[in-house]
Amino acid sequence: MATIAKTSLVESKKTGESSSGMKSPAPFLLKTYDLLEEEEERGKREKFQESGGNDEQRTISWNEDGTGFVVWSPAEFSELTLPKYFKHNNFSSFIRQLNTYGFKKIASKRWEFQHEKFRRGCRHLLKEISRKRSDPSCFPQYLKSCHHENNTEEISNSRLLLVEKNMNLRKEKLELQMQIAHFKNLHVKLWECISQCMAIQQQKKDRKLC
Amino acid sequence: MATIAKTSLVESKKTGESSSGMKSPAPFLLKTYDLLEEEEERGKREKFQESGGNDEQRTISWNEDGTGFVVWSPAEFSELTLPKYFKHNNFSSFIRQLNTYGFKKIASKRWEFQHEKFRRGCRHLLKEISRKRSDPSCFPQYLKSCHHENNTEEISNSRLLLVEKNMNLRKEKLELQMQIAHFKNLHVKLWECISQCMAIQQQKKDRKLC
DNA sequence: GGGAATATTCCC
DNA sequence: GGGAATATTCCC
Repeated sequence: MATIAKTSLVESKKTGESSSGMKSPAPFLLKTYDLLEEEEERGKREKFQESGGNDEQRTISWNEDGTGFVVWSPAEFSELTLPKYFKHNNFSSFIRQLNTYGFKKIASKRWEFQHEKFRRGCRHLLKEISRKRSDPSCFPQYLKSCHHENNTEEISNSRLLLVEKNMNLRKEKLELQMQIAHFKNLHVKLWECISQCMAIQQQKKDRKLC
Repeated sequence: MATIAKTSLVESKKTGESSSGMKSPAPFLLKTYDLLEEEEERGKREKFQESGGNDEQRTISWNEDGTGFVVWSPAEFSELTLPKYFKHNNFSSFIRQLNTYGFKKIASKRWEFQHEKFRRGCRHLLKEISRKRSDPSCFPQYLKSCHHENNTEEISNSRLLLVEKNMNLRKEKLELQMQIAHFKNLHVKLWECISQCMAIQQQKKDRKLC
């Protein structure tokens, strides 16, 4: 059984600036991000030292364009890398966390994962990533059983259900509105771009006419 | 920082006989029980070997009548014993678990804990101990505000209101989604436009060069 | 002590 | 993939 060692990284959890209003990213995300940077760094060092060795024995790395990452060797990754950053050495637990935070597996034949807000060079984006709430229309298990106990409770339960769905819809609405704002912004820029193009062409025409 | 090593004990989790109808005790209880037995055993061995040493350097042991246990040295216990059985070396996390399972601290001046069903020689009793449920009469925090209604009419009225709001939100969401689809469409066209502009300008340049 | 967020495990 | 139980951490 592998040795599980805590590194000083575990402490980095508390570095989120609590004085300012900044929320800090989830420990899992920070660790995974740092892990990628550090493993890549380590890879380079080793390649440099034993130049001539096969440099394709990477364990984990960002993908080409830095929009995701690939675990090249789950076995090695689990045995050696995971316990340096987490309290376990199970690949499946790592995957479970990725799913919890909304990462997607984007290749069928290799362990490549992606999340919109998780990309090379964008450590600051991590705080935008949040855990998926387990379906809010569901109640704690111990409430499920008391659905037919008596009328009042049943009503109040279904009412709670409504309230929750309501909240969820509000949230979704907000997100959509934000998306739209983003689009509008982009639009303005695209129009600027187009009008510039037009202006240039117009200038050229004018010049010809002179 | 201490080294956290998994022992084979971690595996004992799965030994609960699943074929018969027996439920197995929570891992925390089994580990704590085994830990007590094994540390006591270890203490005896060491006392035997270096006879003459002070035998009072126990770290943890059952109390006199075996109805509870005492952590004699929290520091040593945390640093050396905990990581052999758990994925951490924090005394406070251990205490948190004890509280979760309903143990009581029964002495003011030492770390002595007790639970009715946790006693020396009664490993079989462990399965009677269960986690304290966080008060089931409490709802998720975001639901707490809507707890105070009395008569049925009032309830059904507010319920209708909710249903209505809900419907409205759904509608709004749909509209937003349509807007977004529209934007995406426009985007594609704007890009086409831009690339055409670019192409034209390129053509003109090419012509000049000829 | 215990509520609540996050992590890890187990299981479908 | 994800629900749910348990473990660990953080905070009051």
